[in-house]
Amino acid sequence: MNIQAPTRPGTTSAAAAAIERELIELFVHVADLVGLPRSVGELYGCLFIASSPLTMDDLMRRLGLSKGATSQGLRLLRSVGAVRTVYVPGDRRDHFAAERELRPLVAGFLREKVLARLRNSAERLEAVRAVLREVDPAERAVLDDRVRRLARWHQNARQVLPLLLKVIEP
Amino acid sequence: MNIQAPTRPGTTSAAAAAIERELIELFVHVADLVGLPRSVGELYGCLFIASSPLTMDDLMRRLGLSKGATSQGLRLLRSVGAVRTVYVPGDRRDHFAAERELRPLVAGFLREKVLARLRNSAERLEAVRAVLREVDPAERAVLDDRVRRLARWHQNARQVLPLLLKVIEP
DNA sequence: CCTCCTGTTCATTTATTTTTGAACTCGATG
DNA sequence: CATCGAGTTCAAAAATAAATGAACAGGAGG
Repeated sequence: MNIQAPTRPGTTSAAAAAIERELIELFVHVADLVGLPRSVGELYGCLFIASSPLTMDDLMRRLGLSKGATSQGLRLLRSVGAVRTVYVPGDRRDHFAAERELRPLVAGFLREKVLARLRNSAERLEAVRAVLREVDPAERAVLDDRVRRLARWHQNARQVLPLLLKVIEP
Repeated sequence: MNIQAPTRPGTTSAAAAAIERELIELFVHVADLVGLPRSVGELYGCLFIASSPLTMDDLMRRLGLSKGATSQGLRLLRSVGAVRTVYVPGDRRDHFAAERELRPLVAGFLREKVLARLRNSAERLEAVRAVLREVDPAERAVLDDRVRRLARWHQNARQVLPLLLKVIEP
């Protein structure tokens, strides 16, 4: 007979279950806000709430997701540092736990999803500047102004991001 | 060494046109980053670059968009304060100009697209708290912790947003 | 080596979002 | 008060993103 702590898995009351669903829904909204698929919000929400690490199978059952979606969602969450795997002795399966502090979460997201794009934009802008030098000066005036404005936008963005992290308390 | 197309007076050279396309592409990427459709990025980009206000018809022609998409895109851009209409004497048509300063742009976006969601989340969290009081204390412990954490996330978000605006120079 | 168990991959299906275009509203104008 | 030009709306089509699930890879244990 496989005995688990009786308080945890089977005994959630209807009210507690409703709260869990509502909280997960909240994470789904956050995911949507930052442009991530619903399933990713559900996965993170489920792990955020859980009182101990869960396996892929736990998540699939609780959320009714397919294997593929679960695997890919977890991969994304790990890539931004929102979820980590936890070793559980005597169990070959991966166990996943949520990073519940806001700061590393935001940091990971900015690093992986925003900073990459910023770098890309910087390169494009630089390329544009190079071509712009070849353009006849009479025609160049307006474009010059626009490119300069964009460069300032970019500079602002780079200033703000680290500051943002500093403000979010650990 | 670059070979340039000869420029005729009153026309944009090939190089200048290429730069405009590249800049618009850049705005499309930004739009994508913040979860707005490509057409909205194109519209804003076109207006950002333009040396004078453009009509809906100008935009449709330059970008190859349909009337509907142009109208709706401009509406969205106006709703976040990214674009305003300019009166041109003797022309019944609306003329559109881009807001080119970063601060009001970000402010408008946060106000219309982010703050509304934050308020929504606050309500949901409050509702959850209410239900949580009804739950049997033994079962409540973990959920209580999770809800408290989320409330802190929320508080952090509300602190950061105004600060963010303060940092972006006028 | 074979089998079982986990987890990944990816072509296909499904769902969602975006765009189109024709019908419509509205006001100005003859 | 009929018509025109400008702009909006919205059902339908097209494009895009996400989810599914079966095939696959790899490793532990026999």
